[in-house]
Order: sequence, then structure tokens, then C-alpha cells
Amino acid sequence: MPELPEVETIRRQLDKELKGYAISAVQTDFTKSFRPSFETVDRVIVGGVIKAVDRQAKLLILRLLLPVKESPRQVYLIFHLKLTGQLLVRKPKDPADKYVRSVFTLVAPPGKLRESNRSKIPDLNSSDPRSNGLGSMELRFADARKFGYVKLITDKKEMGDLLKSYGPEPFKDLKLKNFTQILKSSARPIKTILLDQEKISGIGNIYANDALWLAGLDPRRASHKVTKSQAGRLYKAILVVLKRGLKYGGASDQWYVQAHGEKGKYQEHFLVYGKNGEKCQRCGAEIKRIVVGGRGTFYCPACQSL
DNA sequence: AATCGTTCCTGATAGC
DNA sequence: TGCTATCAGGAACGAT
Repeated sequence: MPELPEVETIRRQLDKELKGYAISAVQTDFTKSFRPSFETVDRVIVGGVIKAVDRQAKLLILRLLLPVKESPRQVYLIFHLKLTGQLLVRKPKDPADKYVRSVFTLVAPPGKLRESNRSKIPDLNSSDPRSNGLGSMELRFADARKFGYVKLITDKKEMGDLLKSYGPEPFKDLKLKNFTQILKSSARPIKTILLDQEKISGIGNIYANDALWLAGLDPRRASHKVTKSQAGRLYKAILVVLKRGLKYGGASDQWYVQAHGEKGKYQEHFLVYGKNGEKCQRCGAEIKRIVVGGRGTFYCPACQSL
């Protein structure tokens, strides 16, 4: 399940590779995933040039510049991968990927094309009619479970409001002081708070489990009863596990892959996530799986105290 | 305002 | 082996 480290890994790759490309076509066999509608997205974004790829929480945000003659306009194309979404950068002739629901065809503008293909062999044999024969690419949106979505926002204020609905970013504005305040604001289980995107951006089930284990905190503990020193430990633990997730290129537990289909490696370094029945690497007790807030939760009953 | 239940969807898995 | 029923899960949404 793509969380902050997974989405950020993809963001860095997309930002590097897609910048400067223009969208020349959009295809889908699942229009339901488009908001407000496939027709609108298709009509508006074709011709748009990708200026940058941003991230907020688990959202990937393509900043597009529409080449309207009088006044070029910026719009935002947002992807949420939810549980099984993948964004793959491919060549049109590359082998098919499983569960592809939508394909965005990308073409390099002349300037970009000369620059990036100077030393490459031109692909003159492409049979794809949309291809310009040079530097054409595809951004494939695959999603086995179909929970993911593509959302177009054309209004700057609407974009601002959307971003404001998310909690602070762990590596930007989440400081110990506001983290402590956030914990005090609710009586729900601490793990539920960590997963709440309105409270804190980017944490999902994997990193919530591992951070709570690292901090030695029971995931069921009432958030507002977490002590000051525990909050301090949890704050550090969150940053540590997210950083490790990033370092290993994300966790390819089931579906997650990076932008070129490679797997991440954080799954080889899980602390408790998915380790039901195994021994706690800190105290040797048996890791248990329980359900907290409707989510599978892994923890060590011996060293994660209430 | 905070919280909770329901819903979306289908691959993987357990049970027979 | 092959079939069927059940489960998992982020977060939007409506209800309380």
C-alpha cells in the first residue's frame, strides 16, 4: 500500500522523467476513476505540458501548463494510488502491464526532444500512430482493485483548499510541538490518529505499525493519554521509519512498484508489519495481529505497553 | 466537532 | 484439482 515513502519515491522518478513532456492522448477502460469525469479530464489536459510532479500526503500531483494562447493556465492532475495503484513510465512498444486501467500518452516537445535524445537512437519504427517517432512515452495507471483515482483540478483556490484539508507533512511542518497537540486532540486509539490524513500527512498501515513498535507504544492506547515522553519517542520513530522506507525505495509487500516497475526493499526491513507469529526482534515475545479501527495491526504484546 | 458505519472492488487465500 | 465464500484495506460519504 503506497504511503509517504512509496509515493515520494515515485514522485522523484516522475518529476525527473516526465518534466517537459506534453500529454497527447488519454485512454481508459474504467472511466469511473476519473474526477469530475473522464470527458472533462480528456478535454482539458490534452496538450498540457508537465511542469513538475509534487506530492502532498499520498497524493501525486502533476502540475500541467495548458498552452492557451492568450493566457497559459495551470491545472493539477492528481493521482491517488490507494491500495493497489501503480504509475508506470513505459515506451509504447514495451510489453503490456497487468491491470492497466488508463494510459496517458506523452510526447516530448522539440526542445526537450533534441536535448534528451541527442545521443540516443531515434525510434523511427514505432507503429503507434500517436507517437511522434521520437521520445514518445506512456504513463500507465494500473490498479487491480480499482480504488485509485485521477482527479483534475483547474482552480487554484480549490487546489489550496484541498491541500489545507491535509495535516502537516512529517519532513516539513510536523514539529514535536504540533504533534503533541494533535495527539491531545482525540481520544481515539493512537494508531487511528497516525492513519488520519487530516491529522498528519502520509502515514499508512505499514509505517504506523513500525513506528509504534519502535516507540514501544500499544497501538490501542488512547491518543490523548500518550505521555509527553512517549509522544517524543513516537515523533522520532515516525521520522525514522519513514526515512528508512525512503532509503529502501518503499515497501513492495504486495502491489507497490516504482515508476519503472522495480520493487522497493523496505519489506525486507519491516519491524513488526506482517510479522504475525514471528518473534519480536527486541524482546523475543510473539508478534500478534489484532484489529484496531478496522485495520490489521501488528504489535508485540510484551514490549509495546499501554 | 468528533466519531462511526458503510461503501467501493477484486486478487489472494482458506475451506471444502 | 477446482470451485466457492470470505477477507483486506484508504478514505469519501452519510449518519449519529
